[in-house]
Amino acid sequence: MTRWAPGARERLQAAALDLFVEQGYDETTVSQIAARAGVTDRTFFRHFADKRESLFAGSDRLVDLFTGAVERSTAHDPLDLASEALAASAEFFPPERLAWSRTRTAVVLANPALAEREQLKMVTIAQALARSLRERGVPEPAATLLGRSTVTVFQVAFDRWISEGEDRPVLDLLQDTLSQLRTTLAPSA
Amino acid sequence: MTRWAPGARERLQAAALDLFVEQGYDETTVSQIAARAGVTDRTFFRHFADKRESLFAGSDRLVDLFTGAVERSTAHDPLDLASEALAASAEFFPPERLAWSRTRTAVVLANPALAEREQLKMVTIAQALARSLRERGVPEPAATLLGRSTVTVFQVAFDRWISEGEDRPVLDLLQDTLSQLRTTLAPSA
DNA sequence: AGTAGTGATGTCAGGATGTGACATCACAGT
DNA sequence: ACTGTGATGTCACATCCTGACATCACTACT
Repeated sequence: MTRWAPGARERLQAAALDLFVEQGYDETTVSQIAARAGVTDRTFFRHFADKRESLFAGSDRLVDLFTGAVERSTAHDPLDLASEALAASAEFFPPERLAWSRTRTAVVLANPALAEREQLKMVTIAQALARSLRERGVPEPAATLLGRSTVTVFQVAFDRWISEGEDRPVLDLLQDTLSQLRTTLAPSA
Repeated sequence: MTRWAPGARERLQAAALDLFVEQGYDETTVSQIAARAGVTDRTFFRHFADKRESLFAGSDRLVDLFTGAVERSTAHDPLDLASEALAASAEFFPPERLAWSRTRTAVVLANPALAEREQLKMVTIAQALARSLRERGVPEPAATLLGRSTVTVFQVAFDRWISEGEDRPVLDLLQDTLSQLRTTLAPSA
């Protein structure tokens, strides 16, 4: 007899996203998710701290992409460090994940509770990035400002990436958005 | 006989902050807050959508300060609009609220659930600001980038304001932080 | 083979959050 | 006096999330 079906975590994530799309986040219960994944409620909460978290697992790797790039970089200019971090993050969003990213984003935006968690994740990335920048010698408050700005660029570029009628790869959009931000804030008349 | 003690909302807010400080956010229940304010649990939820919200009521006014300044401004340069919005927000933080701001921030930072809500409020401000900027003729993606950047400046300046050993008024810190951001992102070699 | 872990899962009980439906009660306007 | 109206109370209830403990297949060591 088999012990238990492996990959419960992945099944739970898939079931959660499916159900959120089908009937909305508020309308789906943890029991439904667990049932569809073939496990009990208690097991759900062993894999995810709360109902929302099933949509956010894996974001640790995104943090590592950002911070890892900064730590490994040989650049010294803070802006170059930020630029490399952005470039590294593009790896998280290959073209074949575009459709999945779109539906996931739609679900998140449709529910304030999920949007809330998403923002916390982004702030976590900004803080981790600021920390890495400080370790590379960037002083405060520049490190914090640059960390947050980098995340801002990332978010705007991501929104552009998943928008209809846009077909440039993430990397292009990240670079273009950073450039736009610099222009917007550039000293001029 | 008196109908009911007026100001239930304010009493609830005060009771909530007090209890969060005394015993922590997770450790205080809605029942305790309601009891201290002299109302029932149900009444608490009529005033606030959830337990966290008791710490965030009033942030609507902050949004209005930001957006109102942009809408009333006679400036045309996007950066000037952002700068005026920041200046207007200072009104929300008079010197006499410094102590209160410190304890409230300490409570919020000590609990992820509260930090989450705080971030959502900030994003809401960024979006409202971007909208106002668009209405003043700022094109995308500049409007969104500037809206978010303005909030970033606000948050960093606020952190500096409540930090120990800092005694400059908010207005100075806002201007200085904006200047720092522009320098950090400025094109150079 | 036997035995003692180990790790993922199940079972059960229960507190806390948040909501819907309806009742009450003082006050205001007519 | 009659009729709202608005803030509050009462009750019932689904759902979320947690602690404590049991189970069961598999692994490693003897």
